[in-house]
Amino acid sequence: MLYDFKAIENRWQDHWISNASYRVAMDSDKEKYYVLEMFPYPSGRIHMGHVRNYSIGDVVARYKRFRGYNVLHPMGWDSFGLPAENAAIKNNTHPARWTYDNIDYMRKQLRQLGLSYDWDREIATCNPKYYKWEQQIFLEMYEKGLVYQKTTTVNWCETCHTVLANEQVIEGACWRCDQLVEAREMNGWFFKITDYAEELLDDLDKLGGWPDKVVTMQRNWIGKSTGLQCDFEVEGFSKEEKLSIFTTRPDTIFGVTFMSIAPEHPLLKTLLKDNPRKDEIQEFCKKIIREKQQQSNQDVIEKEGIDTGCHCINPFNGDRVPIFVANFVLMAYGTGAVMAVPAHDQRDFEFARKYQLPVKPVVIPADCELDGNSMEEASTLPGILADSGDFSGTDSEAAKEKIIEFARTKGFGDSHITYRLRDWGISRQRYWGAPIPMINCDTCGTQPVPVDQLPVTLPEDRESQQSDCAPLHQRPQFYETQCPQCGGTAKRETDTMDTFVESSWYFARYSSPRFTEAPLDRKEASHWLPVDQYIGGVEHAILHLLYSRFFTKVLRDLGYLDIDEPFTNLLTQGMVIKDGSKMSKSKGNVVDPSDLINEYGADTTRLFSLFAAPPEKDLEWNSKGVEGCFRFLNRIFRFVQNNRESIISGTEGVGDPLSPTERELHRKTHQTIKKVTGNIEHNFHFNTAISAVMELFNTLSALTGNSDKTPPGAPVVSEAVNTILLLLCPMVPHFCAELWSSIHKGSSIDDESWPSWDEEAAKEDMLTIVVQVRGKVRSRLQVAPDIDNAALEGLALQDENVQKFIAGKSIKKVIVVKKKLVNIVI
RNA sequence: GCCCGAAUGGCGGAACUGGUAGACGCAAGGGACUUAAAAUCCCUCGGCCUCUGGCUGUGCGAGUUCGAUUCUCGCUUCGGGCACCA
Repeated sequence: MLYDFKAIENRWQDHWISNASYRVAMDSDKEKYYVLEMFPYPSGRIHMGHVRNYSIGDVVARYKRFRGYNVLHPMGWDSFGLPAENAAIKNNTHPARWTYDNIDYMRKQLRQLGLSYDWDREIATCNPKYYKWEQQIFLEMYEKGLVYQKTTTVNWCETCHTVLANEQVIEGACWRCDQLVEAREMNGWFFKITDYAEELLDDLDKLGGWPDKVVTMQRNWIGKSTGLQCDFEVEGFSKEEKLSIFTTRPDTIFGVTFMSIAPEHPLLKTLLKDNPRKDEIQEFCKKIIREKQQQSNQDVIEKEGIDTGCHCINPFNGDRVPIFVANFVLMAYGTGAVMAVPAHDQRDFEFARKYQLPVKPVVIPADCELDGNSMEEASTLPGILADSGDFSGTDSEAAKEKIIEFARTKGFGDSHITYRLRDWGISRQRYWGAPIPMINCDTCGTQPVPVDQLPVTLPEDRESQQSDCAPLHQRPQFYETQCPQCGGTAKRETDTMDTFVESSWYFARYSSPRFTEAPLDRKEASHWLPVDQYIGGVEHAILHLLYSRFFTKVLRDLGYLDIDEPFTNLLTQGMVIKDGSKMSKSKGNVVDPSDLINEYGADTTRLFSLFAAPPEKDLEWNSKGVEGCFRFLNRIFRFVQNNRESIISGTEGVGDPLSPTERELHRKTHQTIKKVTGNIEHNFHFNTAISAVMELFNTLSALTGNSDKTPPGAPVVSEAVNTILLLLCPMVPHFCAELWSSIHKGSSIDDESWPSWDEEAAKEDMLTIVVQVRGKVRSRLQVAPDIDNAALEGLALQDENVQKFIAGKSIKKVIVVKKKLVNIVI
């Protein structure tokens, strides 16, 4: 009988589905374990990246089940998003139709992989039964002041025809289509993620189970800076019309020689009111704003500015300094105005040299003299303050605090924290997303949709046309409504929510996916969350993972969750690479998982994706390697076929006494259990786990096929075979279930528990001790494990090969490392 | 520019807290079986040399150590993140 993977895989998949084998419920005496892979966007077909991601997750789920956990392992669909709209236009169909067809197809594909999901918990985020609750969360956030509307400069992607959040702009381009984004002035809805900036930052310390890399990326993204916020009065204007700045270098405040403000700065209007050069300055501002919009984030442009002719007063020393508009000042960071200290900031320095502004050093590093006229670059080192009034002579680090303190007592400044993180803009001018549940009334203003009127559903008769305004804006039957306050005619919000909102809480909804009373069933959520192991691509290091952390904290504060962080452990798996680059249609280097499954079966496909590289590394695709895995499974299959009677007869267990070959196989079996368990527990290095099982099988087949020695008896062989099947079962479940049932009539491998190893059995009879002379290996000794150091040293010195190297030399020292080596130093 | 990672045979990758470098797999070469092929099985497989032995070898250069793929310092290359953040 050949290894008929098709029949085997079909049989077990049917079995698992019809028995709902992996359904879980809360009422269990077993400890819970929640393993989750990032859910897919239903783009049409699964790709190798999915196969890898879900294979890893399935190994974890199956392993934890074997370890006796009550494992929650759900799957669903991140099913709102732009590709559905584009495909609908192209194929003249409806996005919903396209999406649900894709889901049906991809569900089939996932089932072909034999993944152990609780399919009863499947969710699709485009289903009103899901987004209804998202709209409710939105309204509860609105009530709490965590949602607001503003008109501001946003990132616009012309190709996708929508606004993007800052996190969705990658190197100046759209995360989805790579189009360079433009800056646009637009009204939109925002989530106040900045309210949680401090907690999002602090709680990174709790994420010990996350890769450092991801934690660092989030820390940098949040970008906390502490410093001084300080007001400079503007000469000739009232005290209210002052210029407020933020600096992380208050110690350099006596070195201010000019001010730089962003071209969009609101105070500029006031400054220009009666300014004789008003037109010239306004022209300049327009020009640099335009340039900024065109410039890709990549290149640093030449510093440019214009003197406004206005001056402000440094409150510390009364210095009168000119105010410039400068192209490198960002309105979005700090206050949009920067005190310029050219002696100690490189950007200010370049600007000062260009416009011949004074350079005044005030922080003098040790053993150093600074001359403002001859300096060639800014000095950013700490030092002693000079030319700084009463603060002269103070150490610059200490001066920071003292200067802030001074400003506070005088009332013109205080310590301040600034974050790089911006609020999350969630308005999208798209159709295929969750409608934002708000209503605009001319009389009553913006009104939330009453909760009992949720969900606000999408109109189904969408016309397939691209136009400049939001698709829902073209549907009167959608937006025409009554004001919930006054009952008069009003207009619904026609923007939809960013699809990242759906994925920010789906992991929580899995705990009670059919709950009809609220977004979450608190009891279920409390039981299942947090996710113990989350697995997905590193491309979400900031985006999805930051938003999900934010939502978790919000849902906690709304009373739905009792956790601070959603994902205790995170595994970021590497990409699947072929011929040196990521598999993609445009590169023409894609391998379709379905072809592979047809040719070799799901088990081989899974096995290779786990064997070729550790999960966090990129995986180089190699079709020959797949054949190697297929061969391995075939060898095991044949072995079990050919030795079935003996394996069945040996299931009574291993007894004493054992022959030397039996001891060898028995030992290898227990060593392998130990190794595989360690590999999985420690860092999910399935590649080495699989190679260990390969070694065990190699030993088994060598010992049983060797006619020189007496082959091991049935009990030890049986133990080895059972062990191989159990250890491989998380990776190749159909294969192991099939062979298990063929040698254990009427018993299912799923009912077994993970094998444990016997430390005594795993111990080697003899140790190999390396003998080095001056650090170079000269001989190897076979010794009993309990040999003492002195005896070992003696044996080493007597060794024939060693003698050749030490003869006639005096021995300075002999180092003996227990159970490892002897090093003779001459 | 700043902040992280990584670098080991022809290839993917092993090597626990410094202690046998190259496990396991792929590819390659040789052989057995076969009329033949496929499949299967066995052997060889970092480089060099005076080849039952020796020298050398984990990106490069130093250092610490009896001993370094592993630790320290300085580079190089590649990958990732951030990027005028005041």
